[in-house]
Amino acid sequence: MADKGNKRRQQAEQTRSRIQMAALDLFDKHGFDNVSIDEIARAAGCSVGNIYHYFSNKEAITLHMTDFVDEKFAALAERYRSGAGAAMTAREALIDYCVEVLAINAGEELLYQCFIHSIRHPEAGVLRIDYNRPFFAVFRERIEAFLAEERLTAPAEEVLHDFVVMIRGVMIEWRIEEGGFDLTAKGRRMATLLTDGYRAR
Amino acid sequence: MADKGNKRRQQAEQTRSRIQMAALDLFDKHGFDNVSIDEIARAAGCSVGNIYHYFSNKEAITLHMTDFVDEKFAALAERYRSGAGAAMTAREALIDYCVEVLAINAGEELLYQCFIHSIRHPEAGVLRIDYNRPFFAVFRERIEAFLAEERLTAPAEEVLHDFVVMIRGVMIEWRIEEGGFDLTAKGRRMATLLTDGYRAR
Amino acid sequence: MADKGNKRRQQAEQTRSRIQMAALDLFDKHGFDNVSIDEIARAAGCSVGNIYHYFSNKEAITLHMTDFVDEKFAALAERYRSGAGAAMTAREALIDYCVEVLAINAGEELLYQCFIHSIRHPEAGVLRIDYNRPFFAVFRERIEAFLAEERLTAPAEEVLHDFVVMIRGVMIEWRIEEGGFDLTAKGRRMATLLTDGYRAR
Amino acid sequence: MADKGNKRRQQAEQTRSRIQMAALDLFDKHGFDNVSIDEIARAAGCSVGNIYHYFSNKEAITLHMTDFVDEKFAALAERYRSGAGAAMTAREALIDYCVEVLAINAGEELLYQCFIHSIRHPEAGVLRIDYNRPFFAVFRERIEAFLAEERLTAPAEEVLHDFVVMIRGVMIEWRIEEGGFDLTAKGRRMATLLTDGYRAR
DNA sequence: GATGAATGAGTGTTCATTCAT
DNA sequence: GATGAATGAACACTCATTCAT
Repeated sequence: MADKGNKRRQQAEQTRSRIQMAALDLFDKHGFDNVSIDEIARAAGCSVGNIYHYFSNKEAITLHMTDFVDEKFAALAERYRSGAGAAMTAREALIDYCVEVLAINAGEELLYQCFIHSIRHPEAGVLRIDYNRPFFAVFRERIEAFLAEERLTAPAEEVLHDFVVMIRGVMIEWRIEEGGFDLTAKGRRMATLLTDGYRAR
Repeated sequence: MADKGNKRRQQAEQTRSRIQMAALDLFDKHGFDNVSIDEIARAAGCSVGNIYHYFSNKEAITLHMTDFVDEKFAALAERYRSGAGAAMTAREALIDYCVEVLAINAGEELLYQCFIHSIRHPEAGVLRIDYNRPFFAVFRERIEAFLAEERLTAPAEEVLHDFVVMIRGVMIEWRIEEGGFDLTAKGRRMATLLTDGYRAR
Repeated sequence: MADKGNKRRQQAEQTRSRIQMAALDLFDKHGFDNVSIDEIARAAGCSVGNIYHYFSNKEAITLHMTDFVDEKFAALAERYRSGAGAAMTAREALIDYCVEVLAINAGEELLYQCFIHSIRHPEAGVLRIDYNRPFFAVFRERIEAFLAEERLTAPAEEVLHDFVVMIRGVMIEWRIEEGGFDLTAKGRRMATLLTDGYRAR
Repeated sequence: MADKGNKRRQQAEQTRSRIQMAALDLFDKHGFDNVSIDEIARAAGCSVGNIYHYFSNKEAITLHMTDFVDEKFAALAERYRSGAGAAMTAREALIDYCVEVLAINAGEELLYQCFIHSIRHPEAGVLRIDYNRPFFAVFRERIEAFLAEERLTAPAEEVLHDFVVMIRGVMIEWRIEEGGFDLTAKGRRMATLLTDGYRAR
């Protein structure tokens, strides 16, 4: 009995997830306003009505984007925390992290959709800087290590902010130029420029 | 007679402009997809049909955005070309230009709307880097002067690209944080970091 | 359970059919271009949106006209195939078939609407000669029997084409003269003339 | 003064005619309901308002179609009346006339548009059989000559009706098959069949 | 849990017609 | 005679949402 209940709950969770994935994917491709519930239902392989069983309305499908983004970066964070990049200097590790982050964004279309959606709806806070979130937590650690290594006294928060701005700039420009340059190479270049800039101070 | 004809043409030009202004204003406030032609007509004080007398479709109302953006920056370009910043070093002038550009964007809501709209429709090319456009033309001159002053051999196109990325990053982040930091101060800081970065190479 | 599902599906089929009937009826009365979806919805007793649940667009409502026409003639074909006209000569049976076909067209307003619509949209192929379709299949059999009976060597396809042309001429003229002559009498006369014409060769 | 007035009247007549031609041409290509006054104005090279100077409404542009059709056939009638076909038998001349009529229809797209338009609006009488109209007048003469030559007693009106039906059938079928057969060859064949049919009586 | 038929207000767009110039 | 800006009702079509099954 408990088994059956579990199975059911699992299946339900799967359906819910399938809907969300399909929706975000379509939102990415065509924009939130240009995707109908019908299309989502077709893409998710379920009925229109069933979507409303899981989500109170269309908007609600995008509501857990913050979690989604955090999950995506949780794995990366784990890798870094468990010692990846220990052989590099802290500066190299910081640059490396920027590159990895951009690579993930380039590889995951859904992440970009979250990005665009969140620019339009900043109040949702999906992109809000928050050191409890894996992306920003690891970022800060890398930066603090870099500052320590180089004996710089700049406040970590401000440097983090600089790097976040830079990364967002690279992402946006990559979209504007419709993938017309090497995203990770650009990321490496910009990150290097910034670290060099701090040294010069 | 010619006067009368002119008057008519002038009035038509005014109507066209009134429609465009009303539309861009509404797009800015609520987003392209959330503004109906009916609303634009009401805001512009004309009939729905008349909008289609001037523009072939809704999208077309935003079509001259490139010109609009260029016009906004043409004045700035003029100022720089006619010797503004002659007293500064080229480096200072470059940083100054970044700051001014951001200040204009912060002051003109419509420019930001163009920015967001163009991110969704990169194919329209509103944000495309093009040295014939005043914004990019002056930017390049500033950068070339900076590189000459510092005797740097980096290609101007690539450095320009770096600065463009940076500026876009600042703009986006400013929106994400809903104006939560000093845009021009951040611009000055980032531009300074970059110029320092090149020196370090 | 299965019953309930069936009931639902049946009701849906009924709605679909109701829409189609209402639409074809209105098209017949006022012409395709002069009937709005709103009117169809009102006539079918459903909402505008529901029409689009069943048909992808207005044109699509007429899309199954070919099937409709074929169904109308299937009964006639059946009758002929199961031995009607066995007592007549093949020539008489051929003439008889022409007369029957015209009689059906005269009696069914919808068939005429299909005819007119198909003249404007020949690409839909509703009127295309195709020996798999009951109307043309039986027609060809009648003609082959006639040619055999009279020991004529003319190719059946060409003779069929002659008769089709004649029948279409009669139908069109009947409309032009707004029913001002006896359709079946004319059909009999023209068919007789043609058969006599072949004999004379 | 009178000269000027004449010139003006002539130019006006030309404009009127240009509008009518452009309109009928477009009606032919796209159907009456799918052509806008704007398009007609553009095609005729005048303003929308000017069309309403000459015609009270869109429908009115098609109003003089009967005259147009008659003019088209007046030249043919003239040729026949002034002795063309004198060297042939009356039978051959009749067949020849059918062929010529079809050739004109095949060559003049506008005539076909009149045909289609008139099928939808038979009440306008554009296609009405009327012995005062050149097309029917000559047709009747040819038929009477044929009947006399062959010493047939069939009433000329009825035979004319048969031929009219046949010709309309050929025209319609030619459209249905989108020009997929040789129009004049078919006309010759059908006309021959009919004349043979009368002989057989 | 799941279905999909049904709703109806809303959308972008068209177009015959008018009229001041 | 001629223009073309302006109108506004009408159109085909969309879609988030509901609910009986």
